[in-house]
Amino acid sequence: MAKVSNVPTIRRLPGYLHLLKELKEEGQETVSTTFLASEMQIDPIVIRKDLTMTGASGKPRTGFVVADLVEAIENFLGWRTTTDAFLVGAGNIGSALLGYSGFASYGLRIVDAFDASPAKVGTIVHGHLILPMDKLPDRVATVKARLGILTVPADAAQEAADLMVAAGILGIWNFTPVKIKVPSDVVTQKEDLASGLAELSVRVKLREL
Amino acid sequence: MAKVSNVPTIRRLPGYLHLLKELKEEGQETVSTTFLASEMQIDPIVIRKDLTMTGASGKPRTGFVVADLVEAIENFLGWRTTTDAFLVGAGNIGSALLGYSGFASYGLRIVDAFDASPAKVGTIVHGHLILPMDKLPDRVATVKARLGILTVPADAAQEAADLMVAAGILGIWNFTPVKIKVPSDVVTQKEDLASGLAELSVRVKLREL
DNA sequence: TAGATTGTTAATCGATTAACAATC
DNA sequence: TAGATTGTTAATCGATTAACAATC
Repeated sequence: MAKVSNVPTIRRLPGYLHLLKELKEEGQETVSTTFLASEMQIDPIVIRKDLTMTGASGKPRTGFVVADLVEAIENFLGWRTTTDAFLVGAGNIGSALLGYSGFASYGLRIVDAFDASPAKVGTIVHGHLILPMDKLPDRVATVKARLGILTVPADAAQEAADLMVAAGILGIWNFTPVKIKVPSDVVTQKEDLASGLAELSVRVKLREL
Repeated sequence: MAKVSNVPTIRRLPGYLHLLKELKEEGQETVSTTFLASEMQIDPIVIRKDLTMTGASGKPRTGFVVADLVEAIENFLGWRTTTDAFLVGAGNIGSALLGYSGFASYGLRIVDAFDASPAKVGTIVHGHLILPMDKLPDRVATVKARLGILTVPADAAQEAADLMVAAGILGIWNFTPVKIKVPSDVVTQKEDLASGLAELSVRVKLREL
């Protein structure tokens, strides 16, 4: 025990959450790690260890109460309270994220969207009015957004990140291929399509031999 | 040595590649792991180990030839030859991927796009004509696509994956929150936004304490 | 009670980090 | 030559897996 954090565990939690919500919807009241494991094709022992970290506890023989488990995981992730975010870069990926309705169930709300291109400023993308970059500092102060979503082209990444940091953002979700430089108290999370594709490429290649 | 694979290493390679291509464009001929490390904010020893896996070799004092290193990494990832893929689900994320021009440098070419919705079939998204699902088997046979990109809603994920598998796809890049079930010889790679956000959420929360 | 399941403690495995010899 | 850098071998660290006692 004692460990409060463990990256692989944290990354697996949303998968459990997704399945648990489905089960809940189907009216299932309790669930065992054995069952979850077979559904998710993971070792049950991994799930038990992972769930320990969320503070949830089950009963021998019957397992876990589905609703409790959902609550424990969401609490652990901080997804039961809404976190406001703003998005910078309304290109392909940025627009897709603006239109993604699933964020609500992760407690994430995109309150403002910005773009450097005058052609995009003033347009409405999935219900979000695109604002010019120079409005960013003002808006962050008013809105108190905690997270920034970075979806600009690679060559604009560092500059946009600097702007976010100056505005007082706590964490940056970075969708660019650039490793951005930020002060040590700002958290950055790189969402790397290229890494995923690299892994897939090599695994397919190995399978072919 | 003997190790030919190591997931964390594979996932770091595209980051090096991105930086190396920038350096190459700036006309830099050689580079040391010390320099790469300071740019990427990683320990140099990690980079040296990682590069060993690609088969690249450098010279003491001068380092690695940038162009050679780019080639070695691309070869290792299989990104020097074009891999054809088809995409299923032309919603928000699917459309964004269809419009993403960066795939070319990863050797990935999306040759066909499909959608179940009659409203979308026949429309053109970023230059791609959207085809109906029932055309999928024919097209795969003709086109010999090796990878499938899965960007349908969660409740359509398994069915679409089954269709891909039946068509003879080797690997599935899964952008849905569902853990899809496939035969053991088909590789699946889950690209999980929720996992990334979970990690970011917890890290920001910890930083606040 | 018998047996399925939880949850903890120990053993294994793999990746990272450290140390250092080899080389230009 | 001196010194920066490569690349290998060994030590550490952390996560996964195994074993098992506790419990309903």
